[in-house]
Amino acid sequence: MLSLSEENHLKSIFHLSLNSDSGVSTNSIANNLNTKASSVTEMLKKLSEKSLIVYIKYHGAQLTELGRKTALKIIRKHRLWEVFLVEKLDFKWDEVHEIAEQLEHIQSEKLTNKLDKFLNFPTHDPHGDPIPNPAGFIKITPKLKLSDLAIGETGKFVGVKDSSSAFLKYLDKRKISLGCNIKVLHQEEFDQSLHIGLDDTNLTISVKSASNLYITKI
Amino acid sequence: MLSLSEENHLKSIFHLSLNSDSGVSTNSIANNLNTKASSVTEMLKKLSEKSLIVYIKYHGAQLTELGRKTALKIIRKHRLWEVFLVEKLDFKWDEVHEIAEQLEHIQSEKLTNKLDKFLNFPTHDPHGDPIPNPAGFIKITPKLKLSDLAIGETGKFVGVKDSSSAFLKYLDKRKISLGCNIKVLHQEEFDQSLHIGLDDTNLTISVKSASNLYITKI
DNA sequence: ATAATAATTTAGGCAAGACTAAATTATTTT
DNA sequence: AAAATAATTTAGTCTTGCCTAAATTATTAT
Repeated sequence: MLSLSEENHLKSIFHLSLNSDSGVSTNSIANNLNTKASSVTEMLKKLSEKSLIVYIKYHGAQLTELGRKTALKIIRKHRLWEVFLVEKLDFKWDEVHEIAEQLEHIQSEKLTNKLDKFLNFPTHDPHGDPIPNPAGFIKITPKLKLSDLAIGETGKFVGVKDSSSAFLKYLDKRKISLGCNIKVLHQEEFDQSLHIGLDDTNLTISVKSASNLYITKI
Repeated sequence: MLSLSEENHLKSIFHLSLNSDSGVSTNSIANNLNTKASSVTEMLKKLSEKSLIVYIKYHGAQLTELGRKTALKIIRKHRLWEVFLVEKLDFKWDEVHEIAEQLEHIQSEKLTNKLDKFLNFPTHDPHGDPIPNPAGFIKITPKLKLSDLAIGETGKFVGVKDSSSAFLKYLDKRKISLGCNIKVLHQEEFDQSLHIGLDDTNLTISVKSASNLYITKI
């Protein structure tokens, strides 16, 4: 049985290791969890003791298979609860993260699986992130960003990279919602901003925004 | 913002003070929370500091109005989640307590109120206990036990006193479920056990069981 | 009313998880 | 390659919440 803090560190290591192949650095974890490097060091020792990570002094941490499964089970709960909050309780997609951060630590496999069933076995959370199966398995698919498309190409909006409340509200305001088709019409020379076409409207978005939108080519 | 332990102590004091008019003793709290008297003493000082209880050394604790409201808001969450677990996720009424013990500490008024709405504003949890309103208000009604009925009288089963899993399963096995009518047919001389009539069957239950069943006279 | 017993509090410790500051190791710059 | 800088770890402290054992206060029995 893991403590709240242990679970949060595992999760953090999982998320950070998606962006880097080698070990996850102490500092990046500290930064991610709003804590200090020295606190992280102690936790890494502890997680290493429990065979959840491989930790080499001064060279960061990597999840073991056990650690990875454990992290993904927590992430599974997080994402299922997010679906619940949006689908059943009518929360907006920018409101659910913090609540799910609490709910993900509730211990009861039976609960998680019954929730899964109640929600009709969703495959993705409200931000387009895939939901791991009960065993903590997930299929990681390489992600294409809107900014990777060439002019004239069309993509289907399937997820966000940065799911901060601010960005989600930005999308809401522009009626860009999960599943919609986006065509890249034109790119400005001077700031690389993109003119895109939605179902019925055209609009301009910054490169930064475009690289926060995951899409699949159509 | 209260800690987990503070919330649990408050809840415990609330529940224990239902059975006694004067202050709740340190020992009874320790016993209730599976902890030691000395630990409780420290917590009582802390809760007193926060104006949640009135604590007089060697004479136990009593909730202040603030403490009472705070306790009832936690209990509201507990009972709403129990309804959710039973009504939506198909848990049995003897399985929900421990999970609700975790869920009751999730912090988000918005969540609680949306859950309430989703459940259609239930008035009672699966064990017949009333659900406080969002402000932490509850109408305490004096409870009648089945064992208080005279021979020949009929009561409607509206709640359980001890909602231990064992007792709830006992009731399930005998098809005694919330809302059913129970008529007291006869009382044995030698052990005070009661012969009772349900919708279509008759059976015998011990005094102990009978005094665990809350009823309203019909 | 006093003695015995029970309940409660105090004192002193311990583990978890966080922190700061100092020491150590890695990395980058020149 | 050495010096400067950055990252990380270690050492030592603090708070919370728990514990045991000893001291104190209440209660009960004689």
